Amino acid sequence: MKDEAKSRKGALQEHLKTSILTLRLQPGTDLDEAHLSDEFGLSRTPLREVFRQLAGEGYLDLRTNRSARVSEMSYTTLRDFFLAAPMVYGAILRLAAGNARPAQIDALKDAQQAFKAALRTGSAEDRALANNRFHDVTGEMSGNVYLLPSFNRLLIDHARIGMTFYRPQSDEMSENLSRASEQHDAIIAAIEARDEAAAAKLAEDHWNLSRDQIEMFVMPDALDVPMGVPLLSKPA
Amino acid sequence: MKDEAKSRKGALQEHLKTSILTLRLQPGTDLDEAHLSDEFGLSRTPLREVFRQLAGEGYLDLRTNRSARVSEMSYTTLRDFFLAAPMVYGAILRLAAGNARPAQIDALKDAQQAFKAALRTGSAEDRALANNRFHDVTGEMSGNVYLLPSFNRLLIDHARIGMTFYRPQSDEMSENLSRASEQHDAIIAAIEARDEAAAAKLAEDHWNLSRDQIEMFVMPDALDVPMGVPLLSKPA
DNA sequence: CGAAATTTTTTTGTATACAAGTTGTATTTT
DNA sequence: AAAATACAACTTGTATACAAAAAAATTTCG
Repeated sequence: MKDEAKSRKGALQEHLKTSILTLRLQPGTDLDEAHLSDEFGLSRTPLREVFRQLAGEGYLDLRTNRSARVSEMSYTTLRDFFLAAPMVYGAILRLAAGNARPAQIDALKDAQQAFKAALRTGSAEDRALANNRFHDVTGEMSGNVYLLPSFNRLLIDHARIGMTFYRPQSDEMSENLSRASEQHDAIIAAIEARDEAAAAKLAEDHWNLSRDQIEMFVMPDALDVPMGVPLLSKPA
Repeated sequence: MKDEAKSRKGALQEHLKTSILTLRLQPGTDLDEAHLSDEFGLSRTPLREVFRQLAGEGYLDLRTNRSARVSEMSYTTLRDFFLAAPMVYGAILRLAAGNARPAQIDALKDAQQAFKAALRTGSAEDRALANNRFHDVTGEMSGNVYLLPSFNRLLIDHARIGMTFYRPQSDEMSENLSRASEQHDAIIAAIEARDEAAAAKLAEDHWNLSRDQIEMFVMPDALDVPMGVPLLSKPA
């Protein structure tokens, strides 16, 4: 196998992942094998293997004899998300603080640098991807094969939910993003100090900020996304 | 596509899953594509798709240009398992109690019938598979796409850990299995009553029983499995 | 016209052939 | 005899051709 081929496969995977995370490919979109294999210079066999892999990670849904589809987001999904996220995020960050290796801490700092850069000069997509990368590294740090599948699944929809709800530009939103960035710094510090309790506490804070941000823009009339309205009240 | 072909693919998947759960295929075993495609009357293309899927679910590990391998169990794995299981099991059972549909409750009762039958007349493998099926149904009941990936991953290794530690025959073990069966009945009752708190409490009890059972047989000298010894003390 | 049925077209699933990579063995070299 | 290298056998990865299913378009008949 030529090196090119491997990178083509990797390029396809990367393209699909980022497109899905940023909603360039919206939930429910059908994927065309012929078109994609053409575009990425791959035959359908390896392409379909990438589909299977991404389906396993929660990016895609596969139905027999029908096209692969970007995984859906529904009302139920959002409710389940709010239920699972605080628990899993807390556990992951606690473990990350206990197990992080120096190289991983460096990777986390790099990710945070990229996130800050995205805050200054990037698009909403850039911010979502950089934030996703930051949390992805914390997952790697935790190293717990049993929690990671759910954590990674949560990260996918956290990015997508963020893309839908962080869109409106306002002062309060900018302020929240600054606070998120500060919390990232605090998380790095807690991990570097191997302070599990602090990391768990910061996970809670970080989640609350994220949740508030989402709630802030959950105003039924303003919604044009097919996701329904969560039960959380708290008017803006 | 002929119906046969679909069932062949399903048969392969089922064969691999049960073989891995029961340790007939031990952790680290290399899988031979040529041999398996011969045995199940499938070409390598659909066979490799099954591999990808099972890898996504945590049954297999794939390495490029090397054979697929049954996913490993290590010392680290066991430690991570003990960390993640109580949390996820509790959450799943709580959600199951809140969301279970009548048809699912019937399925759960069926699974419990099969488990009881396996206790009376079945092999260790039968018991492990029936128990696995029972908990799998509770996962379906929870219906939470974010928790299920981790829960299913835990179930795989719970079955495998059970197969290694529940092997020795003793009165105390038989008693524990009876208690497990009683707890299953209680779990069914809690779910039928939609009593989330009771379900969560039962999850804790059930997990403690399972943990005790495992600890009971964790006596370093007796171990011939390449899994190391967990930090949990409590001599038998 | 309009709904149902049939044909045509398109898309998905599988088999097979071939290319590229890996592993084991034998031969050469020191 | 040990190490290194070259070669052969085998295994994995990809492309392509073909079969089966679904979707679309056309025809048929009420």
